[in-house]
Amino acid sequence: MNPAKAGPASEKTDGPAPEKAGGPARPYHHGDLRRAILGAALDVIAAEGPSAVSLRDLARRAGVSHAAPAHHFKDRVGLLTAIAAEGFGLLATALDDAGDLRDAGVRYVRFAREHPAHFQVMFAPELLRANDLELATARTLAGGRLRAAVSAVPAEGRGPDARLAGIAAWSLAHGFATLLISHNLDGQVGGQDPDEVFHALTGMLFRPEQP
Amino acid sequence: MNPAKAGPASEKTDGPAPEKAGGPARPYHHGDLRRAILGAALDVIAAEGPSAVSLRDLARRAGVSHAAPAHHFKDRVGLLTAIAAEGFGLLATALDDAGDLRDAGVRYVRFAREHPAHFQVMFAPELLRANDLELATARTLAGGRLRAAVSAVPAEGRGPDARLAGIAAWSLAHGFATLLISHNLDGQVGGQDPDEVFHALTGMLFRPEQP
DNA sequence: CTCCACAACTTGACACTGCCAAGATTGCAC
DNA sequence: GTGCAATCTTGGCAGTGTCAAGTTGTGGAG
Repeated sequence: MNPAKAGPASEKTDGPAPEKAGGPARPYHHGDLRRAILGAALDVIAAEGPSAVSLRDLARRAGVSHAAPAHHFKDRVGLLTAIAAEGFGLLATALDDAGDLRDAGVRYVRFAREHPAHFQVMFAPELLRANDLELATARTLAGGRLRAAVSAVPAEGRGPDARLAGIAAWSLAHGFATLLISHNLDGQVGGQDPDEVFHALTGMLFRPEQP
Repeated sequence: MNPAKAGPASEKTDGPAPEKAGGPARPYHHGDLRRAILGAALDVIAAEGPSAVSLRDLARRAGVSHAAPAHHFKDRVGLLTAIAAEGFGLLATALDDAGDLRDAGVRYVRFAREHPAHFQVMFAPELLRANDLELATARTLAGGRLRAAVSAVPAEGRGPDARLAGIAAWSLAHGFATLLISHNLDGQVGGQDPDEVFHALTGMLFRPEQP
């Protein structure tokens, strides 16, 4: 993305990492290159956003040749799609044993905070292969967990329209999470625990009566 | 961004657009290249996201040489920063004569829907020059409008903590807007008017008593 | 009216990128 | 062991951002 990132003379050229002198020669087979590439990509995305990921850079970090990642992910979109699918899977398990809707919301926000790279990619459809099967199933799974949490709220608490209540809850959690990880609330939240702040926020939704 | 976008043989090479045969020769000075580049960039972002903007592609669309945009925006980050600054300016004027907080929220969402490209870039800090002056002032202006709308709500309606109420309102509007323009609510909202849906959503926040 | 400084734009180059095709190496089933 | 498929490497092409140096047009001072 940024050709002159490291100044006029870049540190490394292409090719598999030269290996520090004397070190054991890197084996031909990496062992778990797929995981290594994913991990490196998540680091980059968390630090500089999805547009900063470069397959060649990830290959360098993993110490393999520039075309090796393609064998596991096909192309850049394939890599990001795999990350999104993994993210929806992680989100689904995070919501797995949520108590009530409030708890699910807190978990949603915590997920975004603990997996900001996944979160960013999951909701950036223009970066993903829309018709990917793994992605679709993982997304459906997570969506089901969310819907279950909403429908568990008694009708007198959330109003007559369950669909509207779901949109409201999702919007609040998603908006808070998004603003949080994009550092747009740094001034407002300060040093407070984001979980507690969001917990307080949820107290303003679905209030049938005053104390 | 995508080298093989148009298949093996790309339609145009570099250089200023060849000009259809017989047409008047393009003048050396474009006239309003800055605006032309901005417009083309907004089109691309709305259609394919910020990571799809290419300075060279924008230059081709405007019919100028590949380095012409740099004279107006310095670099890619400069272009996106200009878009974000313009966006915050537009948002500020959109919120200018908002009635109450509810109205401000509806305007916020409408802004996102009418200027999706601006909106995406405004809240993607890793794409922007953080210390840009124009951006900072425009953002401050828009932020002030938002804060004013929140503080106009009477205390018995929003609870004791105005700061929390502001975060809640912003999160709800921002989350709804974000999910909307990323087409994550296409299934839920259906053909309904998003303005009305969001208006209904706001009815679930800050309810001191039941009817 | 002339001339000149400056702004707008062009040309050329370099390092980087994704992706494709073809070859090399390795582990594993049989 | 042998063959095969998965994994990884090498090489190359077209596209990209950005820098440096040149060219063209414009507006204002004299």
